[in-house]
Amino acid sequence: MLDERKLAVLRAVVEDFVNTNEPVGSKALADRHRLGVSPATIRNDMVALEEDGYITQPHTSAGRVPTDKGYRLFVDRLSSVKPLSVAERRAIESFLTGAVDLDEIIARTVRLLAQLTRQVAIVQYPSLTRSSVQHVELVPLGAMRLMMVVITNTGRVEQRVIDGAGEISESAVADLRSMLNRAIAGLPLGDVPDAVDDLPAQVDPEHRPMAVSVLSILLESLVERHEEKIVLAGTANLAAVDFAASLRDVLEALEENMVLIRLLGEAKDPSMLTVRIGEENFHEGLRSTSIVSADYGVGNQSLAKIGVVGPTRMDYPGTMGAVRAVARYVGQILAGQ
Amino acid sequence: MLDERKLAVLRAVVEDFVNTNEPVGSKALADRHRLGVSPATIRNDMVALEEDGYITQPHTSAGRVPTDKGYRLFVDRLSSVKPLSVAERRAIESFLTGAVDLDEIIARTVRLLAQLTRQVAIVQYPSLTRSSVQHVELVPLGAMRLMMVVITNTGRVEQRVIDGAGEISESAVADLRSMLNRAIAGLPLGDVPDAVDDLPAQVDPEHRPMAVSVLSILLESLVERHEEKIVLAGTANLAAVDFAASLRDVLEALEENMVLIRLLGEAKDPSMLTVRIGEENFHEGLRSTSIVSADYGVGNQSLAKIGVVGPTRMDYPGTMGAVRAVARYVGQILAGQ
DNA sequence: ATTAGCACTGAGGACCACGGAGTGCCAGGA
DNA sequence: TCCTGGCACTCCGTGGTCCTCAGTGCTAAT
Repeated sequence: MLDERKLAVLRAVVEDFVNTNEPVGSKALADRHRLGVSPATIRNDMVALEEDGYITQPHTSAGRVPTDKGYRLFVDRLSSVKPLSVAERRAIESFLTGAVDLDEIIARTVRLLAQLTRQVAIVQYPSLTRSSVQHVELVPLGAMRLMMVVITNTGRVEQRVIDGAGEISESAVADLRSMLNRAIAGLPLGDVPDAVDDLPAQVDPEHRPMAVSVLSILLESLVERHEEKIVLAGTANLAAVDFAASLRDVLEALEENMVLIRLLGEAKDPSMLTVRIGEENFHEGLRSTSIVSADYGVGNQSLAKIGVVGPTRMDYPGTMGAVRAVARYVGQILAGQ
Repeated sequence: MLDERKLAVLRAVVEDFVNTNEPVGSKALADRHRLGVSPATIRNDMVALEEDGYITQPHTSAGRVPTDKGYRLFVDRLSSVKPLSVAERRAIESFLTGAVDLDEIIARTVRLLAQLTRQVAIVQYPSLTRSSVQHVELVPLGAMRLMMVVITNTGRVEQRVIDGAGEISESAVADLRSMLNRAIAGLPLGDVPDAVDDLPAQVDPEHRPMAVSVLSILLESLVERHEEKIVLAGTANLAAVDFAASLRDVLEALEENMVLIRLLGEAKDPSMLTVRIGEENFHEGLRSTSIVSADYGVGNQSLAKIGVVGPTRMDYPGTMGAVRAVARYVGQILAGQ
């Protein structure tokens, strides 16, 4: 059905269209790619490809344009991830080294990825749910207030103010602090609820109300509300593209963090590159965009995702190469921290 | 030179142009505003206004459009800040209450402001330089590592990892922690350097290296590097406008935090609304935008700025009203925290 | 199975005519 | 002196027509 040459034609159509942003005709293909056949033959192949839904014509007397299905085949079988150039690798290193804390690592990463791909980059903060507790700190802020700071092994810090937890003595706080740390330091966040379950019982009854408030806030901030933070960069790169949907819709979708989180989260194959093309994206405003995403993490534990959003008409091999490379570097940097 | 009626004409031109986004002619003005004179008279006034540079014609047979100078006069003398409607005030309250920590307050504020003005909103985090130390926490992370967490009275938390500070004993850390807090808790950040100057001398010589590293990182993160954080929302609203400069340039400018910080920082009159119109903005990409900004803070101490970026053709009274109202509310919320 | 030749199609650009909004100016009137 | 009605003029935007041209599908020959 789809012999070798038809696939070659499809590949050529995708590549040319990505380069020129104009429907590509049979003659142009015959000229620029060494397919060894005449335009007429290519035309016949194109008819077959069109019947199978891989390419389409904007209008009768125009060249062909890949469909989402065509891009999908291209990504799956006709292309391979393009490794970065030496210059690009060097740029990554010089860009990422010297970051001083997690915020800065993430901020630099997202800008870097946007610059490399000339598209919109998305970086997710290391997930709380998959990391473990490094240390819990309790700080009295006044007579009735307490600040809780939780530090995770991925460098992330969550802080919350606890209000009206009864009156607070320095020593009671210190007791609770050391008890808490003994109970949960080193544990994955998922195991925290079980581990603190019987803690109030061990506390001096006088201070039990405080302990209870602290624990409930702790659980709430770590487990129930596992809000995942996301950072964007490179939205200016969208202005250069013209979308089927309006640019406004795309920008709106990008501002809805929950949408992005879901999108990144849907990557099927963990620790691999995922590409979602056009209509494959459930979100209305992103129907004319593609999303290339990857996991990053330390070792083989995945912490979060990074990704790139661009027009379906994008340089998939190059973008995939950049995303993969940046994901690896971030993993390394985080491991070294 | 500019009598009462000419000013009224200018006001009408600005208002109509803002509404319709089309050059406004003498007849339309005579119809829609009760100026009490004929189109011919209005035309004569327009000629005068044009000679003085307040309005201009895109081409000979078109209506008039305000110039930057025209908007400036409008803002300074012809309009007053429009207070918010009851519904809007209620929206603000329900939007901002229930925020659980500083990050969330800021995030909600910026979205709120973007929604109210239908433009791009900018909110700056409370400045570190103007707040004071609430508490310093030191947490050993391992044999050779230490995490420092500084909590300010504005709810902001800075954390840094200190690496290779010599070997660390629990008790030495505790000593240093309490010494540090005694020395600087409650101090404005600006006074911290002086206050810690002689601290190393008081430390047991064995642990002096650790103390020195901690202090240098402390100073670096609080004073020297007073990087100010900024959050944006509502960029999708830009897509609806058509700029003289390309949309891309505007988006690029908005991504450069340093530019925004400088822009907000340049407000002349502290604790008042500032409006910068078109060419008044030094940045290339923002020549066709206007920026309305205000200070917010607790009491009469200004902590940081919020603002809105939109086309020069914007509803100044409404935008100014929204910015001022939101600034006040954020101040209140922060004070209550 | 491939190719050359050919008639056909539809988009986009150039050209033109025209209607209309808006102007500037002038002369007459309060 | 200031305002107003009238009028000629300018120029943009629109819609129609024509033409070009890239690219197609089909057919007959290799």
